[in-house]
Amino acid sequence: MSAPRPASLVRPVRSPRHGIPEATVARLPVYLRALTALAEGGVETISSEELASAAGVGSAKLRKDLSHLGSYGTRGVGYEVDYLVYQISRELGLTQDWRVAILGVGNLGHALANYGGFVSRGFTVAALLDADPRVVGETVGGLTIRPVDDLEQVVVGEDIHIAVVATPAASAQAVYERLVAAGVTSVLNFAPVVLETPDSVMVRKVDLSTELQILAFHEQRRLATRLTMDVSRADVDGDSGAAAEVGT
Amino acid sequence: MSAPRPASLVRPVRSPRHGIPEATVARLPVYLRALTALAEGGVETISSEELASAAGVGSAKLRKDLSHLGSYGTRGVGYEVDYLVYQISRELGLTQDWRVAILGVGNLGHALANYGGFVSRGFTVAALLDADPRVVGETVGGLTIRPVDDLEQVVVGEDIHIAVVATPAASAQAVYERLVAAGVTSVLNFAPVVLETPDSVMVRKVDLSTELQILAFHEQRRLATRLTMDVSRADVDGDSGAAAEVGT
DNA sequence: TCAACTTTGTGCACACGTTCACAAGTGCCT
DNA sequence: AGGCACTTGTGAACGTGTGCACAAAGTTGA
Repeated sequence: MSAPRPASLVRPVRSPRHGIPEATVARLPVYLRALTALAEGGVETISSEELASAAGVGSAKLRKDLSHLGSYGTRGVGYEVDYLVYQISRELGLTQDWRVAILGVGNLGHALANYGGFVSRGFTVAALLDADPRVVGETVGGLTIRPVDDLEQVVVGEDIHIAVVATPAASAQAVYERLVAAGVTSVLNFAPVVLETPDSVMVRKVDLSTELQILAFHEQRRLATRLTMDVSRADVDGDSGAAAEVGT
Repeated sequence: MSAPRPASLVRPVRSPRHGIPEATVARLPVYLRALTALAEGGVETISSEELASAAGVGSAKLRKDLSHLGSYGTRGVGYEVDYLVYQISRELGLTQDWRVAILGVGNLGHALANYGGFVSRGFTVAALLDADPRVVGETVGGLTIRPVDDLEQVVVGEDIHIAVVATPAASAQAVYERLVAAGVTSVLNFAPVVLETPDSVMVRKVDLSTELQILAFHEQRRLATRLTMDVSRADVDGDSGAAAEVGT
């Protein structure tokens, strides 16, 4: 109050509506899941400490994340679970239904189409497409597989906003380009290729091989330091990651 | 704070062997895949510019990443593809074979077990476990599904280092705790729950629902700003993300 | 041998993300 | 009413990651 800050400050204080950091957005779904579980358990209000622990993050981080959406907590009390669920859902765009198409109904596409859990809230699998004539016409999860030639028609006709690419690596780029040309602007890519993309399209990649390799790196490091310690007590660096496994 | 800090600083200069940043580690698999493809195409040497473009990153970032492994390039020439493949593989720990167990052979576990592609290099699926007596005994991808009761025995007997949790959400935490107790220190979790974990264990999470929700957030933002622009030309914030789609 | 050209490796500045610590609110109890 | 216990929201310090720009180091060609 005592600071007579000149009101004529030029830089706008980053409009709260559009200024949500990417790292925060990536955590909102986690909070949402925890909150939904709590709501089903009958919990009505929750503190940042408890919610943070349920979501596996620090409480300060949680509070800062939520503060980007607005001031939805009550000091001395915590957050009202239902209200917070609604606010996060709205921010993530889950108050409307997003229609999803799955491209490539092989092993993975099959699993995704049947996996009811991931379409829990706000998403509807509206179309399955495949290039293989042998699977076209089959019914999976209540949907008939259509030929990939119908891609443009399906995207428009079924009002597809999000596409999941689960094709073999070789076909992914071609399919992706047709999707973009047809107007799709959000893609989840399971194919092990880097899609060349205009930055007007949002592509997220899920790569099992990559994840395993990252695990292997850490596993190797773990084994290596353990061996080193057995052989000699020579100076171990103070790296926090390496130190964690030694303790306790 | 103006005190001239003595040069006898205790802090060591972060030994190059252990100091690879996490962000770099996460990109090494991408480089490795690009390099493998190039090697199969007969390319012998490649510049940072070309490799970066193939991997979908900036060339400066690529060079800095590789510099953490050592000086494996030749100025004026570039990197020898085979050599770099070897060095990255070694760093990621792919020169040895990692034995993987899949927990839960439902839709997803089935797909993972059959999906030969992700076990391409350095990984062997050595065991499948499930709690459902109806699927125990079935053969998937050349492996017989064993009962989850055998977990401890399988981990030790099959020398499992990495576990993939593909169970329903409800069973994930219990299975996870048994894995940790049995000595597993690297876990890839597909179940939509936050595993409570000691930090001596490395857990990575792949969550389809989360990915879709992140896409929905951006898709909504895209649609919202587009509408806003239609209705009025009122001040648009200078956010780089939003600007990208307008240009070009 | 030397100059012109190519490409790596890195110092530096900046942007982004995380953590700490605490003032500002809020409810409860006396 | 007033003090106490509790919790949010956030300023500030810190750490990590990114991108620019360039010196160092190598190759090629005359």
